[in-house]
Amino acid sequence: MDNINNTLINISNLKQYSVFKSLTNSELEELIQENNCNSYKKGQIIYHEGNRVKGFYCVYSGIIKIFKTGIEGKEQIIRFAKAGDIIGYRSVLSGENVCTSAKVNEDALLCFIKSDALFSLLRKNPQFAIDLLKLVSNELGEANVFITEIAQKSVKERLAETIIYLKDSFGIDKENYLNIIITREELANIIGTATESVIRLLSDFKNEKLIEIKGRKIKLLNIGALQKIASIYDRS
Amino acid sequence: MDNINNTLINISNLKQYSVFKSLTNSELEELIQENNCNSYKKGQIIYHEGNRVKGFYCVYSGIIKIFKTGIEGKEQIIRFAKAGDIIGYRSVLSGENVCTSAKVNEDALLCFIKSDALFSLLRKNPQFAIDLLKLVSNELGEANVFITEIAQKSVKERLAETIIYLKDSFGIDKENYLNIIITREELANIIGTATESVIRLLSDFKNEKLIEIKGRKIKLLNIGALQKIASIYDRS
DNA sequence: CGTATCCTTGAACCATGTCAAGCAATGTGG
DNA sequence: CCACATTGCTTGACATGGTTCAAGGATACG
Repeated sequence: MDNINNTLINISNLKQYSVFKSLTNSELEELIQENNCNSYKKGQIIYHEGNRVKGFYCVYSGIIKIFKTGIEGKEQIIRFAKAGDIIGYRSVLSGENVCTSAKVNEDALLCFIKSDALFSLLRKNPQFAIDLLKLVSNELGEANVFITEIAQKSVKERLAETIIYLKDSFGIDKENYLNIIITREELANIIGTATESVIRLLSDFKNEKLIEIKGRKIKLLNIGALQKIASIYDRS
Repeated sequence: MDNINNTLINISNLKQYSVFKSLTNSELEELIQENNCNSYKKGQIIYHEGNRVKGFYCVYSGIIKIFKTGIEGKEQIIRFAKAGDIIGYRSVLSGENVCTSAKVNEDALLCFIKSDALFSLLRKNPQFAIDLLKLVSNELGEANVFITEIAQKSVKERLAETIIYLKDSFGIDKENYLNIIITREELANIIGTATESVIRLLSDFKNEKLIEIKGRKIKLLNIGALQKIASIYDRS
């Protein structure tokens, strides 16, 4: 147990998440040292596209936005990471400079994992290597779905889909509000459209009684209809 | 050495490619058995989206198109695989049904690799697991670039980029013709646009003396200008 | 050598982007 | 805690890139 900014952190909690589940406590402690865990405030940059990195991070709590910087600095959000997710590991594995940036979206506790520690564990524990392969493969599968949808669906369909994705990733509270605060511009940067288009479509959804909006909080009124608009097909 | 349809196949040739480079000859032979290698004709389906699979393939020769079936059956091409590439491995690793289809674009020799053989080798040879992690991570990085470009660039920019991508993947002959035959519709299905748009833009490029077209063969006249249109940024 | 597939072009339409301008909310520093 | 600055939100008007439909011609392949 360690105490960072009045927040308790217990590294073995991370074992509940899949990629670390085959590790013994001592392997996990070898990988993640408590003094490598730090708190980060909203808006902070964790790493920046193009940087060379010496390791990656595991999210203990909070939400991190992962994005690429595209044409004329426009950000393209690739995904949001939450507790149990690892970020920046792709570049460590591929040996390239980091190809995305990571920014804190909601105050977070992150644990740093050195490349050396990762590779030494991969050599010692083949099941961990297989679990990690599975994680990367899943992410690649999702990226392929994303490519297809951004290429073929309309902005309206993608917005509905994104709302469903946010619900599935972060859940909703008792009042059906999404458990993530996100600006209109960020929604646009997931979908690949203009902020104004998102605003217009959100207010269409509001008029159609699919959602309700209170500032930056989105309340889901008709999830079935949103799914239908998104025309999410079975990914089994 | 084996002889399939008058074509010599030598499995140890595959060792020149990165993902198999750390394997001994006996490990490679354990993974890929000669009698599991077969020839496939243009148009044949290797595997179909949604199928459950018992292994994956290594491309010995030829070109394979990997695509997802999206809205109303429209295909979204994810990538083309060529000699030395492996296909279908993502689903084997993630344990899901296969999330893409694979179709022969140019007559091919493929070697089948059973899931069991893969996992047993992963457990025995950690360096191979690391090499495979690197391969998947690279592909994920490319997918992220693809997402950003399809979301942010115009159809014209993406067409120029795709032509450059095809050049980099398959090369050009002495006359500067691309070493891959591809229909207008397939180009559209990479880019995520309509066939008619590709046709119009190709003839723009022709008028601007950037390319020349002879049926389905594309001759590159001004690679620099194409790269500039694609506004490919440095991915170092 | 005929049939299926692919290519091309024109015309009309519309979904989405862009620009501009004002308002609202949020955050910061004195 | 207020005032100011910054950032985010909204709406309207307009421009346009790209899609769709239709119809005819060209090409490839068994």
